[in-house]
Amino acid sequence: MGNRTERLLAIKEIISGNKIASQEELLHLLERRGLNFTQATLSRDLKFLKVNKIADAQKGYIYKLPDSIGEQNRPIANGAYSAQGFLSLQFSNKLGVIKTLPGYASSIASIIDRASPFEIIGSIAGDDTILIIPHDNVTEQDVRNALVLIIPELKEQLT
Amino acid sequence: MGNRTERLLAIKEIISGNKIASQEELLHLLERRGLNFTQATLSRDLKFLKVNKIADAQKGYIYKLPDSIGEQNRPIANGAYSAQGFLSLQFSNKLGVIKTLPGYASSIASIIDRASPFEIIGSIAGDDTILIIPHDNVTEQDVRNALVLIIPELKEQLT
DNA sequence: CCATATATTGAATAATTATTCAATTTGTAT
DNA sequence: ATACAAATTGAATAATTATTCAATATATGG
Repeated sequence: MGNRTERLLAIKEIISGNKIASQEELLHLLERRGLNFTQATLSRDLKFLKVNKIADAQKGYIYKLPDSIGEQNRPIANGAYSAQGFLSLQFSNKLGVIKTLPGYASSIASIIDRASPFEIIGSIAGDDTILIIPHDNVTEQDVRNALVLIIPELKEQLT
Repeated sequence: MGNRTERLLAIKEIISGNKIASQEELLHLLERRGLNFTQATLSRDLKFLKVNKIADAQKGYIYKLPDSIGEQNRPIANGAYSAQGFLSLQFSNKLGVIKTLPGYASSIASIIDRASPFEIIGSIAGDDTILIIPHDNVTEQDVRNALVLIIPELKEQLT
């Protein structure tokens, strides 16, 4: 292994910033970064990352990262899935630590579990603290980026 | 023409209620309704309807109607795109009439314009009234269904 | 360290989807 | 009504994406 992780991160990054209409197109962009592999692998990666294909006025169809739980559920009526109670995110020895208001940890952890970005292997929640266990070879910043999609509140936090 | 509209409505209905993984599958379901045409046409229809293909745990990828403006934007922070001010929807001679709070008509009309479901050709907004001009061969209920996706408030209105 | 199970990947190919081209129908303007 | 333009569609085919199969690499347990 070792290379797959880098590839998956690069795919996420490229897709989030560009309008990609085909796997071949994406394959070329990845080659430019020194990542060489075949379309078969890319097809599998896209499915693994749950990447969607959405209609686009200019390019017909383009790839798009899946909506985070936060985006999907925040606005809907009852607000059952909002990440309310979030306080902070810090890192210690590659592990993430989220602090929440008392009692909120497990609900936020379950949101993270549901989104299950590949950067995060899993999480353990107490009453007001969540331990985030990242995937190997994933940086602190990678984890932060993945979490921002799930917990919009993080965007405003500079820590 | 005459048949295309019926086909497009059937496609929307089937996709919204079932997990469809391929055009061939959809084609068969449409045949059962007495709608006969080819995959080429279906491919064009799906693009026309801006149907997306999203990752699904069970079936790999499935077709999905585009998110409405309402769903997309309601929950995000500032709420700039919510259909606030909506009051009622009625019909008169195939034309829809939306009543809003004073001053809200144009903002709601612009939300409808952006979503631009094919059932609606266009809309004209005054200060507190919006005129909805439906596509030919589209029923009142069709228009209502399309609008529910855009203006969730409609769901609660029995009119 | 060795043996075995699991994962990852490419090449080839199968399956699916989009497009081209021609034909036909529908709409518009005299 | 007639002529011309625009839209709709199917058949064939091109383009794209997913999967199969085999090979290789990686992890796990003794």
